[in-house]
Amino acid sequence: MKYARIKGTNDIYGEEMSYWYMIEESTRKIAKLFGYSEIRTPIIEPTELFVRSVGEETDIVQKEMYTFEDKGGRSITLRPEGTAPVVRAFIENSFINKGFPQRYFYIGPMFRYERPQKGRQRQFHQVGFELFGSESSLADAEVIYLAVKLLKEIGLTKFKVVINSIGCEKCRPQYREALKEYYAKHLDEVCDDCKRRYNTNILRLLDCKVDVEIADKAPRSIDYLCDECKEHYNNLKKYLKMLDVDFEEDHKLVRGLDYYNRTVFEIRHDLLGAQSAIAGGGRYDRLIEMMGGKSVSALGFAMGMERLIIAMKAENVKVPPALVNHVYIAHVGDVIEAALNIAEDLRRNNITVVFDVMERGLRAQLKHADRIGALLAIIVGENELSEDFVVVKDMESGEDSKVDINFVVDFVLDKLKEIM
RNA sequence: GUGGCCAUAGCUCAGCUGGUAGAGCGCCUGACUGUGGAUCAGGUGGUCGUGGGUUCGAAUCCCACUGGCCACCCCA
Repeated sequence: MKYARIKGTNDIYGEEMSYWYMIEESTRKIAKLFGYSEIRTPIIEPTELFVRSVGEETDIVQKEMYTFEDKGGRSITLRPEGTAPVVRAFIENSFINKGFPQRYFYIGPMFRYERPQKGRQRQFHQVGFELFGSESSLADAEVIYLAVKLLKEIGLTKFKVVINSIGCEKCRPQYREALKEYYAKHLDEVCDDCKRRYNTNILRLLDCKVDVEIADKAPRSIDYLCDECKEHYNNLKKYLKMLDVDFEEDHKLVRGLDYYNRTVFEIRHDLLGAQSAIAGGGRYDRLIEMMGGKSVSALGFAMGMERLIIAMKAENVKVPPALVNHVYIAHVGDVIEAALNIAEDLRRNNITVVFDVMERGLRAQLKHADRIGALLAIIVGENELSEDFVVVKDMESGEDSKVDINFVVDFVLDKLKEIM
């Protein structure tokens, strides 16, 4: 093999494409229903953008970024996540002048240098939603509700929503202290990773898979929330119930990106393997100001498209084919102009027409028509044409019909309606 | 970055304790010079992931590397 894909990347084509179309179309549909407009940001950004927003100490920044120097000596990074670029665009283009709230969504590739495994690649794809300007729990509820609606739209049912609140800059320090105090007593019992994280990111000790029991008994962030955060969290739960969104509370849910505050949530799927989170997000009220903008409340989430597809397959979700070849046009002999005209007439009526460009015999043409799954084949031949008709073959039944050349479009439309 | 399993034809795989590569499917052609799917016949197809070592001889044993899958770490 001369050239091969870069490790952790994939070619997406054929049948597989139907899943991608399904997710993309559902995303646009739900976005439209909730009033979110699409934003497309560059795949490359200044390295500093992610270092500042995602957090210097996070694994993403420490070891997972695709970073390189361009010819002008600037440090460039392939985006590892979608929120920071949207926030950058928000600030850079003065979206703030458009009033609040503002709703955006994005779809696109992300890059993280990690060891590939099930549900994880180095180039992966996310759909994400961001809502700017509202501090109200109504916004949190809307975003979570929207995520659930989208998952249902693509046919998933076996997922659960998990929420937590990790407080704000006012109350989190106390909680952090409480955790430190608690874990200080257990430091000799926990695993090496936990010992390391005790200093780097104390919150992450909670979702350790080794020292589960110790984490279970650890202080809970919701017991340390200030009054505002507590009310915010309680309202969120109230609104989610109004919206009929089933959720679980998990006081051990914290998230790896530094910019979150208050609400954090995750949606997990049972049939997925180790990487069970198909969506994750939360509130990031301080991020925009931290990045040099005005103080603007915001929140959002992202879904991993590859993981959604794994979940769809695990749940046996039926997806419509990405491409249906309605009509194949076979031509034999000196009839090309007539055949081209028929193709044009059909396409003008939104019928997919595949035209023979190999100039092979009829047998080979029909074989190809069969292979590409054409519903109908139109045979344009010299004999028939001299009497102003063509043969339309139903590829499923094999039945041939003689059709007047002036009524081909009508006949095909009727026939397609009948068999589709 | 760490660990386990794996790598033979386009695909799925066989190849016993080392003796110089095979099947099924696919693809092409013909039977059928203007009617696909079925059948039959013929054909196409592999530096056995790469490099090194052991050996008279390596797809087979050993080492390294690369890649894949799964898990850890972390995350969508």
